[in-house]
Amino acid sequence: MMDRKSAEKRIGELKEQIERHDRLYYIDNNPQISDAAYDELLRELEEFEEAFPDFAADDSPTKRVGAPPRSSLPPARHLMPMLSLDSTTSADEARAFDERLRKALEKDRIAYTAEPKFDGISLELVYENGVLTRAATRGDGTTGEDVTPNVRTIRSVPLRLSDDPVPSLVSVRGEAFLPLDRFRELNRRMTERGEPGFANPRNAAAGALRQLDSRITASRPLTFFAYEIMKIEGAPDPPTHSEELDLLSDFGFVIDNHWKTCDGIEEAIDFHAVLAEAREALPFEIDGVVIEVDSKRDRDAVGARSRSPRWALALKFEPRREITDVEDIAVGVGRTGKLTPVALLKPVDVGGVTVSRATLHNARDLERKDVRIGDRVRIKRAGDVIPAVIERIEVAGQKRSGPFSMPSACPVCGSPVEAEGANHYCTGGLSCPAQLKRRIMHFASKGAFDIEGLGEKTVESMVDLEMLGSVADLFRLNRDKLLELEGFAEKSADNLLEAIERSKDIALPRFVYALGIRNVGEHVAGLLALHYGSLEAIAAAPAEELISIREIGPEVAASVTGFFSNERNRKTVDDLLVQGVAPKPPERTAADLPLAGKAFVFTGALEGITRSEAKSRVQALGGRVSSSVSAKTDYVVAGSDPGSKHEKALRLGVIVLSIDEFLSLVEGD
DNA sequence: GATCCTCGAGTTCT
DNA sequence: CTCGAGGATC
Repeated sequence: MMDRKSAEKRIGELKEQIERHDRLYYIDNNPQISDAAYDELLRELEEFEEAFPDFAADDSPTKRVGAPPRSSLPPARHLMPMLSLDSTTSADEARAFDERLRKALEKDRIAYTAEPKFDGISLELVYENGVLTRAATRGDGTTGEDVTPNVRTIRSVPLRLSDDPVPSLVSVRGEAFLPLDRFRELNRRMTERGEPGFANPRNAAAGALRQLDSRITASRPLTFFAYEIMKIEGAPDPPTHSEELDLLSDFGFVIDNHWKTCDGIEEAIDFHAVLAEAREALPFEIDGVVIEVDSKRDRDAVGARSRSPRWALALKFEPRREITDVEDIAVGVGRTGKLTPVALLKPVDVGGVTVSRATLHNARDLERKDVRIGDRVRIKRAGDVIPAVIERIEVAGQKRSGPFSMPSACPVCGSPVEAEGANHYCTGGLSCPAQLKRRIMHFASKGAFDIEGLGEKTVESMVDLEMLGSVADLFRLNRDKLLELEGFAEKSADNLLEAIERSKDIALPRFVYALGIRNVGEHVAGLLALHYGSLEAIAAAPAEELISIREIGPEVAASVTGFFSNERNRKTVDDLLVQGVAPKPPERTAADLPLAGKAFVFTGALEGITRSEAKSRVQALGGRVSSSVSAKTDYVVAGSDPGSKHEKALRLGVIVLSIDEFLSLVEGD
């Protein structure tokens, strides 16, 4: 073997050649050597790196062939949140979007970029000093899954950026997908082997990316289009999106060249129409057009809502529609007892997926669409995912069945049904097996107790065998009982018991959410936990007090007090605590506290509260109490017969609170 | 009182 | 994802 020095040199040469051919092949679409010759280069590099492992850098093309399996995909927090896009299928809504922006920016006309909305898997790629160091899926927008080894196998993802100067840090967003011909080819190979194959390219791409063994990813020919720089350091940030796309291209990314700058919204809408025509002929799947304000400055000026930027809109194509027959209408019972009519359809293929059920929401919706058993209907998959009945189709000469009406007794437990607005509810409460099952599933769900291994099937049979009569019974399960269940062997029984045991140690917000109080989801549960700090305090809170919390109104307050005034609910909660469930009060950082950084001064005789009590209330909420008034004082609390501090406060323009105002401040939020 | 925004709850199929 | 409605804001 050669010496280190010449090995290093040869490795450098090989890397350079391979990268050049990657570029020619994937980016310039102009291959200059045969696949065999390319493989030969790659093999030689591999041999050298094996012999001299310290030269095998992160950006080596050999990393593209895949790394050995990992046990699970680790979470990866994004450098910048990956927001989703507001979307519509209507050109008029796009015009309204434009009008809002023109108003906000005080412009007659806005320059947009319009580009295809790729139907693949959105990724964040992070390059440090020009080298790809991390790739993550979108996940919930804040945290995704680390798929770096898998993404390294994608040939159109540069492992090293090619432009000078290279930024010290750059985060790039783009879409990984499987080109249609590759998808068909993959499915053909899979069916030949007797495997089922993928329903659509998107699923195939997701499957390939989420492989634990990146060698499998390497065998699936994914492609990547970059379309956004989310963060850049150590190099100038392009002032417009068009220039950003050019820069991405200079870095060595593949940019789909269908994008267009548009002078005003009408050009963007025209572009949408053009692409809708061209769609079928494209070598990859798209589901609409993304319209974005081109100028970064204007983007910053209009900002973002919590989940999506205000400066972008996805103008989607009309979803695929299919026609089928309603074979029956079933009624389901939800966690809250709500009855939901569901159309059972003659199975039909909608955009690659077989659909056999579609929700009809409620009695009003059903009536409006006038869907009856035996009718012919047009359906779509909303957002290309969830099936929905669009309308009924008149069939000439068909004799229709009678109008469907909601049952007057619960289809599961037979309890009387109550109408409430557009909805119908089963009055059986937790005596209704359907409600109990749903409640338990909610209790064990991810945002709540997060009990792994407790799926729908398991809960169903547990309730049917009367092993569970309440959520608290979960903590009374034992090995012997579990082994009675069909399909439960010792291993899975032990795993489940361990998951249940582990879940006892739970944060208060999750605990409150798990209770399944009507109108109390994750968000409100968090508010309650933060405000009261303990389960007892929440349970004892009167409605008037709850209403004083920001974002909690009379409806939510009534749901909370209603829940805790119910004897059965109280018993269940007590039972949970007896079983060793220990909700942990949230740890608040000082900055989270409502009165963080606020300075208080008391003056005069405080009625209804002692000074020390008042002081500790303020401190408990993160505020400070001092004895003299200055410009830095935020509030002066004036009791009866206030003295000079009150006057000084007025002079300095400090807010003066009466005792009542103060009390509602420290009790409210 | 109207309007905007966000949350809750229910939804399908693999 | 989508609907409906609760809550905040003007």
